[in-house]
Amino acid sequence: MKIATFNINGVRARIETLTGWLSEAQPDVVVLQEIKTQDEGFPAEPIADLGYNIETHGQKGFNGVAILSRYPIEDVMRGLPGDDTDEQSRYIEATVVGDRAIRIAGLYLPNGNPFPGPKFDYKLAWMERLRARGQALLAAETPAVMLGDFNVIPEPRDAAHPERWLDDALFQPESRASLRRIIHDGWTEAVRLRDPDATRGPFTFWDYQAGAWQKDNGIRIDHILLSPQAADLLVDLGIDRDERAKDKPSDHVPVWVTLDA
DNA sequence: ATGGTTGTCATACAA
Repeated sequence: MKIATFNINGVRARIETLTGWLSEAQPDVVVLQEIKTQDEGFPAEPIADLGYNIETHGQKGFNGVAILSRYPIEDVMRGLPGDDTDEQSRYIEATVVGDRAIRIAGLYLPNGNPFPGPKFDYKLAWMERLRARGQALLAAETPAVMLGDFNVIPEPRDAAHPERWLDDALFQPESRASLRRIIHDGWTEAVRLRDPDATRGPFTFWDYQAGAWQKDNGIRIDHILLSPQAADLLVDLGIDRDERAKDKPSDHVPVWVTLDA
């Protein structure tokens, strides 16, 4: 089962970017972030035509997440638990049933800029809620995958120019420590397994501005966390870096794992 | 210090 995350940066504006990648990469399950549409505006037909079931958690104008799956989607949960007043659509969780059932948590973690300020406070509070939800998923002792745009640069080597991010919410010590706490509860960070000793990169995001892609001025902020039972099924992983060079790209590229499931 | 880009919605805001 190939499971991917893709911050599409507007699914209506980039539907052909998405369907082109789906046709080429053939993922079984995809979590999308920044669909930037309400549920009723989601361009379901061209995606369903490629064989995907669709569950969305949309929002007008900003944010919005979705799950696409070639397998049946069951027990959908919309919104991150822990704050009834939170109206931002940044979390969707569901079970996909292939050879085995896998719990999928698709997330769009708050950016948190400008730092400091209320948006950064919201980011840290959201991360504490995510940690609690992650602990519940781990306690189930079943295969679970928590993946998406985490908006956190884990380490200096995850940025081409880490010194430029020192004042940014994505690279604050508090953000990084919070992500470490989540992972240390028992998750396996999949992408870093490929080259554990890399001194720079790989990256998953390149800003549209100032020729960041051409200069390979990227950061790694899209992550895939595996529960122990999911990590035991890990077969392969990758970053579809080439998508960033195509027409009308998102500023993020897809990141994926293959599980024996 | 500023401008550099993009999507959405309506002229800024979020990223």
